[in-house]
Amino acid sequence: MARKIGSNGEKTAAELRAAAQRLFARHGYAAVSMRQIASEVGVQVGALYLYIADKQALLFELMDAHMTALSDALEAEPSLGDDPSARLERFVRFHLRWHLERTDAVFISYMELRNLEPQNFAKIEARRREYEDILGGILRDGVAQGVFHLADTRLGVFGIIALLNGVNTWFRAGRRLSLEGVTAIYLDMVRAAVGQKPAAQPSPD
Amino acid sequence: MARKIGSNGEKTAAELRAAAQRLFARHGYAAVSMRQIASEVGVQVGALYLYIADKQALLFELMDAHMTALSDALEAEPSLGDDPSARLERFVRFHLRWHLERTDAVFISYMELRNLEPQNFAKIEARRREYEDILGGILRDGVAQGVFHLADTRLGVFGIIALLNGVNTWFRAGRRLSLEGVTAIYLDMVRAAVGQKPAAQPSPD
DNA sequence: GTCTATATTACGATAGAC
DNA sequence: GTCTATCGTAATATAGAC
Repeated sequence: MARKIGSNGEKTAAELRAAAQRLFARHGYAAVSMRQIASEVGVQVGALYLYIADKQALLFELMDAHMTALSDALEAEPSLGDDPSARLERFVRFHLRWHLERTDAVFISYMELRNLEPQNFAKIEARRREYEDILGGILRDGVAQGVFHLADTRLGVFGIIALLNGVNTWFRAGRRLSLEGVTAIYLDMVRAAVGQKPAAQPSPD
Repeated sequence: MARKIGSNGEKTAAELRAAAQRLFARHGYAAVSMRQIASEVGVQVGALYLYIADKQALLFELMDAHMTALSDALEAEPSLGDDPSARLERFVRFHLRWHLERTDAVFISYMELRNLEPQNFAKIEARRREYEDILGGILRDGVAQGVFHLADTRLGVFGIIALLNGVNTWFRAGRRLSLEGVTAIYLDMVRAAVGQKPAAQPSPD
């Protein structure tokens, strides 16, 4: 399509979201001004409002896109049949890889919940519960089949999610541990925490 | 000492910190104005500056007081000798109880780190590392004595702290689970995660 | 599509009266 | 010890020129 020279609509829209994500993650939503974002994008502040209704909508769009992409990505993972151990391993591997590749979006999704207006907050929370309930299903099946030993699967979900998300607070690529190394260690901790017998786990890869 | 009627210095100072802690936890440091705090305290904004140098100092004082109280409280716990299992149990029980009784201060101490100026940030981080290294010592001793089986004690510390801190995101007193009920379940998960043999643990209380 | 300019409101912090 | 009033700055968002 013909576009005016110097007109950069789609590019500006993308850069706006990228800059906002970076700045919100670094300094926090409330501490970042629209002027700062505009400066990062390389336009004046007025130009931003061609692409967003207001600052709140910008935050919500970022978080909503993140949660949607998360659910979509998990659904796109190949299924591993009925074996709870295999499904748990798949979940842990997916969760760690996916979250460690998106540190800014993940950080925002956990830190900025309180800056969402009530309706927006409810939508994001619903998406998160959906995602976490997939893990819940794995744990419940595992307990029912006797391969996991867990006093409370609901707390098991909370515990595992918290354990895994904690990695984002300290992991930096290129240090002592690779993603694979971290994943192996955390897999051991998760399997142990759900009371999976070491004998029941498949040969390590 | 004689104090002018209507003069409320110490009370105002305490209420200022209490209000700031409550509001910072609810809405975030950057989103809370000094005017809001003053309104909660029941004074005009100018009066606040009798008790704090500026807003940043107020945040730092809250976080510093929190971390100092945390270290002091852990040190005041009775020692349990050399047995790593007993020390781990003591740590978990202390950490959960202490953190669940101070949800606002805990929330601030994890969420507002990025709003600290560099010097203040360094001080708070040093205090946190000190505290977490106490758990590190327990894990290292346990591994050395063969009662824990953990591939990486440093990641063990990160994992356990994240697991335990996650409780603050969902626990509410007076619901289905009591503090004691939660603690028992989390103790099981922690013991399992560090690879402690169930046979090695003392009789349940 | 972006700019400049601006309306409106709010911020942190201080000065001086009481 | 607290109040009122204010300084100087910056916020979000919009209007209209180009």
